[in-house]
Formats: sequence, C-alpha cells, structure tokens
Amino acid sequence: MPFWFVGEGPFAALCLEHLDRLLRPEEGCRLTRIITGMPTRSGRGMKETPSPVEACAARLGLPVERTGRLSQNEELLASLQASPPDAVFVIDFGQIIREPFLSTPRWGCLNIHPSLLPRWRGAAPIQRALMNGDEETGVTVFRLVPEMDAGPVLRQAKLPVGPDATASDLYGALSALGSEIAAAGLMALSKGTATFTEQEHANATCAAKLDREEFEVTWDKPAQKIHNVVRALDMSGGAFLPLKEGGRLKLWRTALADTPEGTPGTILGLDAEGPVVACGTGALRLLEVQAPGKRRMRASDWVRGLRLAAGDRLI
RNA sequence: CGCGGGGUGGAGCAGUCAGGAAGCUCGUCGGGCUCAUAACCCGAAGGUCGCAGGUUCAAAUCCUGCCCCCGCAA
Repeated sequence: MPFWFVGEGPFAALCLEHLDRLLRPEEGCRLTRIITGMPTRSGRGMKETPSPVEACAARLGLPVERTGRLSQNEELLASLQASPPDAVFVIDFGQIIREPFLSTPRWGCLNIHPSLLPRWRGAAPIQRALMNGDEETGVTVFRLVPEMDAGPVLRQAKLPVGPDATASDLYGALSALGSEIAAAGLMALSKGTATFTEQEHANATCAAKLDREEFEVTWDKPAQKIHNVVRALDMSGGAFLPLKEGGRLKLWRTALADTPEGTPGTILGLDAEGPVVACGTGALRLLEVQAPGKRRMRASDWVRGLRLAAGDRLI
C-alpha cells in the first residue's frame, strides 16, 4: 500500500515522524512521496527557512519534494493520476485541496486533525481548545472534502486535557495518537472492515486563526484565563505581558496559585519556584519567562536578576 | 546588506556613557544554631569579563573585525 504525505507545519512534521515509524513495509505500507511547501524567508536576517516537514524529512533521511500551489502543479497531478496511491495524507498544509486531487487516490485524501471533529474545524484547533479551557480533546482521521474539515470520519480518539497541559504537550500526544489511529484505520480499510461516518455538521465549531492581539495578557483578567492563553501559545511564539519600560515579557509556563488577595499585577510572594502574581481573579505563579533580548529562563532567576520583591508591581 | 536586544565565577544580573583593585542576589562546599528545615549565622572554593587585534602608564569599560544567543517584523 503506497501512500503520499503532503504537509508543511510542525504538527505535520510530528505526524511524519510517527507515520514513518508506524507504516512498516512488512505490511506493504510505506510513504512513497513526501511533499512540502516552499521555504519561507523568515527569521533574523530574513533567511530562507525550510518548512518543519522538510527539516523533519531531512533528519529522518527521507527524500522530500517542494511544491508551490498544489492546484497548479500539473506534473504532480499527472503523476498522481498515472499511478494513484492508496491514500494521500494531507496534514497541516495550509492550502485548500480541490478536485481532481481529492478523489484520485483509492481512499481519497486523509487528514489527521487534532480535535474532536466537528468541534474546532479550522486552523488552530489545539490552541482554541486550550484557550477555551476544554477538559477533553482528541484527534480525528477523516477524508478531505471541498468544505474545510467537514469530511467523513474514519477514526477518532479522545484525550483528556490536564490542567497544566500545554500546546506542545498536545502537539506531541495528538500527533502520536492520530498517527496510530490513522495507521490502524488504513489497515482496516485494506481489509474492508472500516467505514467512514458522516460528521454531525450541526455541532461544528470553528477554530479561527490566531490573531496577534490574542497573545497579549494583562493582570486584570482571571488567573485561569491567563493560564489558558499561556498554555495555548507555547508553540506559537508565546503569550506576553507588555512592560512599562517597553518590550515584552513572554510567559512560557505558569501555574495557578491558591494565594487569594491582591491588586492585580502585584507580586504576592516569592519562593524557589517563582513569583506569585495577583490577577483580576485569583493568582498566577510564573514558572518560565523570557525578557526582551534574553533566552527563556526560570521565573525565579528572572526575578533575582531584577531584584524584585513581594509587594512590587509587574505591569 | 529589513529593525532591534544581549554574551561578566554553576544561575540570573549590576558595572560600560564620564578607562584606574571583580560587585549583587542565589547555588555549591565546610562549619555553627535548631526537635527540624528549603529558615538563620560564620567561612570557603570558583571568573581567559564571548574571541582576536588596536589605543593607553592602565581596558569588562574606548576603536576595528569575527563568533554565538534572543526578540520584532514578514
């Protein structure tokens, strides 16, 4: 059973790694082509940066091809139609896939989507689930249809979300779980024992793309809400607190504290773990932060260098 | 050549503008106090001040080049 893999972002890279491990040739399963997007000019100095999938493939020693707009890649389509694979994984790719691409593979194009579809269709399912405080999430393997994330489901698995689970935790867990059920689902398909189930479209919700403004946190909000934003954004550049002297303090890791009272932004206490800061409701302990121009560090170290003490205000 | 911040004992920082004996808060090790301690007291070890040149009587500090880390913007 030959498969293609089309992907670009970090979730796709993790899935690629898992699928490469799970789809072992002894069952006849293998990824015959890996396709990713063009490198982007980004980062310091506007350097050309390959996609996470390309970097991952290189690390695994797998050949990878780049493509621009898939819908205009005649060569790729011709090759697909000439000898269709059993399925094409399209994961975290950032392009709408249309016909005739969708229905050319034997079982169509399959996606591993890190949410319990039809909940959180769209670009940022993991982040939205965390920001929303969901206590349960999951991963869905489904067949692509023209409408975004609306195709029939092959397999789905649930995952409880711990109170301190972060986006990177869920990226790791859901890519592993998703790859497993995808591999299992394909085996079942090949034996004719699997079916696709239509989604309950009425229950669909949308996981909108992240907006830069959502990365900013202020102390007047409830501690739980800030904690959720911090957890959600640790793969996306990090939540940040604007500093009065300019610049931003990134919040990489926090924990809810039970210390109650205080004016929002006041340091209520300091210990080896880090400072506890009063919020609009409740208080938050800072565990890992990043000051402007600095690397990530333990919040206790950051506080030490700044000579902050209980009673000081963090704006 | 897109814009900007930073590299000082193991950690986080001050000192650089106005050159002149290595500092602060911790950690580590040893000792003391205590029923006990992550608390307190006393003491100790540990640094090519990112690298290489230059200026100077004298450079962490001024000049030149290079390396590494980080943020913004896309």
